[in-house]
Amino acid sequence: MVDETADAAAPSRLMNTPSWLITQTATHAHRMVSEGLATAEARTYHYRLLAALEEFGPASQAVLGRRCGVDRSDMVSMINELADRRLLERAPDPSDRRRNIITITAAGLRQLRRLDGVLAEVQDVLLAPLSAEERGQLAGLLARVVRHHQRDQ
Amino acid sequence: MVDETADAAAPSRLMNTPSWLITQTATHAHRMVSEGLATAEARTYHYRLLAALEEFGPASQAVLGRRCGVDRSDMVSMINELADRRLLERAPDPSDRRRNIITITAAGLRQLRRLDGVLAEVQDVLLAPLSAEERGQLAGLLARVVRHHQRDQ
DNA sequence: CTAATCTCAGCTAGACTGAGATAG
DNA sequence: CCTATCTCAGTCAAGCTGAGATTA
Repeated sequence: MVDETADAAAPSRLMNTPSWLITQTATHAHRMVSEGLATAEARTYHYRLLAALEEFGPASQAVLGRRCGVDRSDMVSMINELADRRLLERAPDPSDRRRNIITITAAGLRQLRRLDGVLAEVQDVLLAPLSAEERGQLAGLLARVVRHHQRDQ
Repeated sequence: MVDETADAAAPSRLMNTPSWLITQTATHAHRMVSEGLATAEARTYHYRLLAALEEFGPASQAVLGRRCGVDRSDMVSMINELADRRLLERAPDPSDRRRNIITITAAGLRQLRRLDGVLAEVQDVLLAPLSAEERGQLAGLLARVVRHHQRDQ
């Protein structure tokens, strides 16, 4: 007996597995965010870095990477991209010559505000079926999970 | 003023953005699931396919792919892998010769049960900071988001 | 003629590893 | 000697796209 119906009812085993729900939602979220940021010639890593620089001020690449979950290796190319477009500056740290100090520029701040707007819209489309209260609940629960796993690296 | 502290406090812009919390959680989840399944020589796609076959019975590759969000293109290689290990069988559909009918084997069912156990453990580690009630809340909210975006493909 | 299915080849962003050079 | 930082080269699974062959 072959089921010929073409519609996509996901197996209940999956719909009842939190990790699947999370990665599935993340797939949608990631696609929407990427497309949104692309309209502003930006990628997901760019927003993370600009946000960290705006909030905490200049930092080394290593610290920056730890703060927003970007690998040391990927930091190099991301900083290259952003520095080429004058959204941030990379300067050697005189007090520790292994390090570069990364600083956001005025153009970088403007870009950050622009991306804020883009992302706000994306959240709205992504979480359309949820009320404001439910969105808060979801964010709260996820934040606890994220914080928990940040501890053990 | 360069912040020298090496600890990873994520920018509040990120911690308040649902899409970031979701993709971040998904990164952890995906890593844990992959490592867990690897101990049973399986990958994430394998579980999806076996689960769909067990629940809905034999199906074509196209239907199977739609049910568990696997691309038609990736279906081919995944089915190859699982068929090589006799966890499922691929047979031409006599009533529509474009199609293959995929059927789970007894060994496939055994593997599925094994993976169930692995995944249950992973959920527990992933959601460690949440109570049973909160886990249910989280799953419920995510399920609604997933279902909403399944509609528009 | 159009549409669906399976297959193949190849792309991409994101997450990650290993190794080297330099400096603390 | 050991560790941290930055850089480069390259791997990997996952999610895609495009195109061809076959069949409905």
